[in-house]
Amino acid sequence: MPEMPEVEYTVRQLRTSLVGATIDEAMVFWERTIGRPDVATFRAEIAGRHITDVRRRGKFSLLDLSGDLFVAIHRRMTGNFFLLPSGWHIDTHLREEDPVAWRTKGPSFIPPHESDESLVQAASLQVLTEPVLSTKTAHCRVCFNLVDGRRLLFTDPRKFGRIELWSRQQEAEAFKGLGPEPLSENFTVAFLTEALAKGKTSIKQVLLAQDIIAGIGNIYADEALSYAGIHPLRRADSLTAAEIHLLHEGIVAVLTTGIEHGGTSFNDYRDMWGEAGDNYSHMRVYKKHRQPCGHCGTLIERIPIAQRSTHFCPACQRLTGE
DNA sequence: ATTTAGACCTGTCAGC
DNA sequence: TGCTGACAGGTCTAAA
Repeated sequence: MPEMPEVEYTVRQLRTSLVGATIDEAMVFWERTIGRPDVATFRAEIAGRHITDVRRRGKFSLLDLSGDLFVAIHRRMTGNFFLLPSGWHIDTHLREEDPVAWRTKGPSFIPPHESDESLVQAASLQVLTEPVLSTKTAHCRVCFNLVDGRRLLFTDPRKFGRIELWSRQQEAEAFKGLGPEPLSENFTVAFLTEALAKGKTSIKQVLLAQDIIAGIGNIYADEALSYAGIHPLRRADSLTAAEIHLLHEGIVAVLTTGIEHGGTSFNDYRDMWGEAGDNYSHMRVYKKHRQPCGHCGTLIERIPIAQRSTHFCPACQRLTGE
């Protein structure tokens, strides 16, 4: 679900709120979410650590911890962070009452009592009425309790997300499968030209390959190709120099505007406060099949490429001829 | 050596 | 209104 812009936007929010905080403990409600090392070691190692920075690499969110460790979180399709103010209580009674429902739903969170002074803090943080909050805290798989009483929730309905613990010495190993950051100075037209020259497959598949460029997913691949007027089925090594130049420009443009608009939300993506991003209103083709192209009026098409839905304008993005 | 279908999971929405 | 099936921001791996 989240691609680079969604991850980057949330990471920036988390950085302003979490740097300097101390983790008391992690509560794990779905064990497979912890991908490395085992759950017991993970919990033992992070307890008591300070969060020294929050960063991003590709689609990974990184929590740097004291003691030269870092937590790498991949949100996959439906993973989200939610920062719960202090004073809220965690309710796990479902674990005993209905173990089957517990496995999918996880714990629920209940507001502080009116006598609790931390209610004042919670109230100052907008929108935290119980019915609204219950949707934002649903499907909690891992809950990081901070020493100051706040909780960082990792919610993930589909359970595809993964959380790993690494030492800083292992950082190269942790990200060995990732290509350059598309918004860094390493991502040049020359680099893209060289990478595409090796691509025997469709340009759409190459854009999705994290070992070539890190962070582009299904939305921004379609949007970048639309920007450049390139058909998604074009062989990567067939693009002209002019097309590569436009594509490079398109990748940078759609990712940058995606971040500026707080990311793209359909069903699942939410920021740290559980709010949707509004980038969808700025998009050209993604999920707009059977709607007219904003440029020429031709109906946008949707076709599968490598089992991913792919959206494009058949008039603006031609496969053959000029 | 590459492609591709299947697996991992749950929720939502279009269409009959 | 109710059921069924298609589909979902991702990535790994077994099978072809």
